[in-house]
Amino acid sequence: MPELPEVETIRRQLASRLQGRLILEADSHPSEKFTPAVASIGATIQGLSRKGKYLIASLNDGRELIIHLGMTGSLALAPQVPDDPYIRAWWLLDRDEVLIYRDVRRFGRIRCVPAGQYDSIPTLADQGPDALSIDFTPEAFYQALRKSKRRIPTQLFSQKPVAGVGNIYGNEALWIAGIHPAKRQISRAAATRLHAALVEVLEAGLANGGTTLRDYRNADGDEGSHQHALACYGRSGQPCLRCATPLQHRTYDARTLTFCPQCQPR
DNA sequence: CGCAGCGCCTGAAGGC
DNA sequence: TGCCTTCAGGCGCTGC
Repeated sequence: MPELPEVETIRRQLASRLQGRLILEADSHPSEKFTPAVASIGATIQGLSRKGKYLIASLNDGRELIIHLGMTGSLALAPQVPDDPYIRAWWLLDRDEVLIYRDVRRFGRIRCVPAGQYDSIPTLADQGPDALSIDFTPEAFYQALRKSKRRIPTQLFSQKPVAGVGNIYGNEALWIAGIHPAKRQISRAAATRLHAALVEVLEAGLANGGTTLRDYRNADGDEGSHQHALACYGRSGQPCLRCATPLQHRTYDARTLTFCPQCQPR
């Protein structure tokens, strides 16, 4: 499930290879989630940026091609379109190369909009500062968390206090910061710890090329390695790496959270 | 306006 | 062995 480190890994791999490329042809799965891919035909890609989990290709006609990878999405460059039923969109570029968008579960989506006009993409329009940007500060994070009475993990996953965090890195950061996932309000000190923990785990995930539990592959088709560094996510029942108490898991707001009942008191 | 609940999707895993 | 059920979860949408 691509979160910030996975999306950024893909962005770094593709940015220079897509810059200046002309989109000659495109096609997509018939779902409206993906058909906007064809709207980019005839444009030239000027650059590839990222906001949270969204990839944004700026086009030379004043628009942006926006790609979200959902749970199982991946992007790759290939000489031709592979024979693969899970390819949901492709863009034929100049110099005989095809950008391939593969998404088994179709949770991803593609849009083509005037640059910066994100009203049809509310999660992008309303999202907070990217977790690895200078705008993500402890004080702003604390103030954003104070605005809502929802559980802290639910707020994180809303992308509003900070953009780019999903279940894996959210679980890890809550464990590092010692914050129970059922909490709805946390102190300024706890928010500061969580801020630092988020930056730490996201940077570590990026350094490891992302987390591959099952589907995730980078733009070269390779797996990440951060799954070997996870201390909390997916380790329910196993001993906490700090205190050896067995980790527990519970569902909050339809999301499974793993935590240490000792290190993350309610 | 905030938010709870549901739907979208498919493959893997577990139960019988 | 094989069928059925459950689960995973990011995000959009609906309705309270």
